[in-house]
Amino acid sequence: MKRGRKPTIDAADITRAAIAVADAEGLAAVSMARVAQEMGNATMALYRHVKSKDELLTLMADAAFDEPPALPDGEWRDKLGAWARAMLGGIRRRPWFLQIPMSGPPTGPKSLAWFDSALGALEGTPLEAGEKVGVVMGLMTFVHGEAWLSVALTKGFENDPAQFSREYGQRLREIVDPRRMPALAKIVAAGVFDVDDLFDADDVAADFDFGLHLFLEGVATHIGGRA
Amino acid sequence: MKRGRKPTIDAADITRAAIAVADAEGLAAVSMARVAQEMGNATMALYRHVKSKDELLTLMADAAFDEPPALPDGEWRDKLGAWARAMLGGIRRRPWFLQIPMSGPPTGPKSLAWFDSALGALEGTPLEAGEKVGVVMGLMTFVHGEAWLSVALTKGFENDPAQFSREYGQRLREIVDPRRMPALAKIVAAGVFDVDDLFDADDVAADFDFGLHLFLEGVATHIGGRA
DNA sequence: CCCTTTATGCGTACCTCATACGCAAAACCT
DNA sequence: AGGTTTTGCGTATGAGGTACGCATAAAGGG
Repeated sequence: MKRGRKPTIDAADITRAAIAVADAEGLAAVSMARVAQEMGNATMALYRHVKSKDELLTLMADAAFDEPPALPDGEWRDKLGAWARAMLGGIRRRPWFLQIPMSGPPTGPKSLAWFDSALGALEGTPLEAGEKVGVVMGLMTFVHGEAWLSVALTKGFENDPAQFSREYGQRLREIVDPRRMPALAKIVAAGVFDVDDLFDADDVAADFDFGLHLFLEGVATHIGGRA
Repeated sequence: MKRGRKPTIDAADITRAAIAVADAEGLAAVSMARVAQEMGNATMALYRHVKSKDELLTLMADAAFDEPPALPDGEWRDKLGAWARAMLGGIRRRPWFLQIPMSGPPTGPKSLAWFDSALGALEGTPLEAGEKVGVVMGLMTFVHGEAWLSVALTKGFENDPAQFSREYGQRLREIVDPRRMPALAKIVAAGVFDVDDLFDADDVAADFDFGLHLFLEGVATHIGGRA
């Protein structure tokens, strides 16, 4: 038998509590004291199961995602599209995920399962193994970037909605000198930014779809040139 | 004339000092006290010119980049490619840029200049104003995501190089169950991860180029369908 | 059944930071 | 010079991460 007093909590419990706090109040609210309070323990009790706050953050990142979803039948393109949207959804559900620094290549079971899922979508295409990896990495990268942008803008919007109203287009008209920035000036003049809500959720989704479309289009062309 | 004591420093000085600290010791080392010491002032003196640390961070983000580079003559594709590579280079030179949370749509002169530069590359294409914005946003997003990944991996690599050696491929062979992750298992078996240095700088650059190629290919197809 | 061994729970204390507040020095105005 | 305004900055407060050490609980040995 194991000697010594029995542990009443373990790292998984702490991770769960920390995630609960992050979900409810954001990653900034995750302090050792706050997490301990969440579980009804003393602050320093946590350090018996977790070396440091950094380690706790890594554990949180590992546990943040659900299993990858089942992909629809059909073309690789539909599958990858669904995969990308699911990943975006996952990040949006836990936006604090983006603030946790990565410390190495993926080894967690969840990350690998997602990786596998995307690679599976490319089964049946004439791409070489290395190319498949490249395509999936590129897509991950795009989704990650898009999520980051959208999360950042969401936060900004919550802090100061006025920034995203027609005020922004107006402001640009004042700042942008047509001589120094001719291309931007044309876009501003065309009224692209003259909308009531620059951060309309549907627009953000449409932007994502557009970028995703472009990327997948590129993959299709690449596959075409190979077949 | 202005009344009152003359300021001995201004926000730009503080921003410069903060950037010097971040360049030398990372963003984590940027505290108000550390920045003040860097300039030979007292900590609280900074608050006369900067409302909060958050504001300082925003100023830093604005000042982190150089002016956008002159783009090569030729096709929009070459121009956008050069632009994306320049942006990646800029982020790599100041990796801490990625850790600064965005608080709204871009209004800084530098950000706008970069935006204008990319839009200028699309001049002459039959895209509508809104589509140009979409393309540029998508590309920015991709570059940002790629930079984030590469910076994160660089840090991980510095902390523990062994993680990125052949050990990784070996580890995957053990972890990946061909029944649960068939697609990944195939890739692993194909030896894609069996390289001495998974994080070879040239490989990372090649990955970026591949993803960039795919994205631009997609834009080309989209333009083709429009003309 | 008591004593030693071992591991946990956690109170105390220290250090680093961001920042509110207030006073004194400096520069302008009359 | 005296008043006014603005800057420089010392002090103080409160939050957060974590080293340290003691008390407590559980298991094994006699």
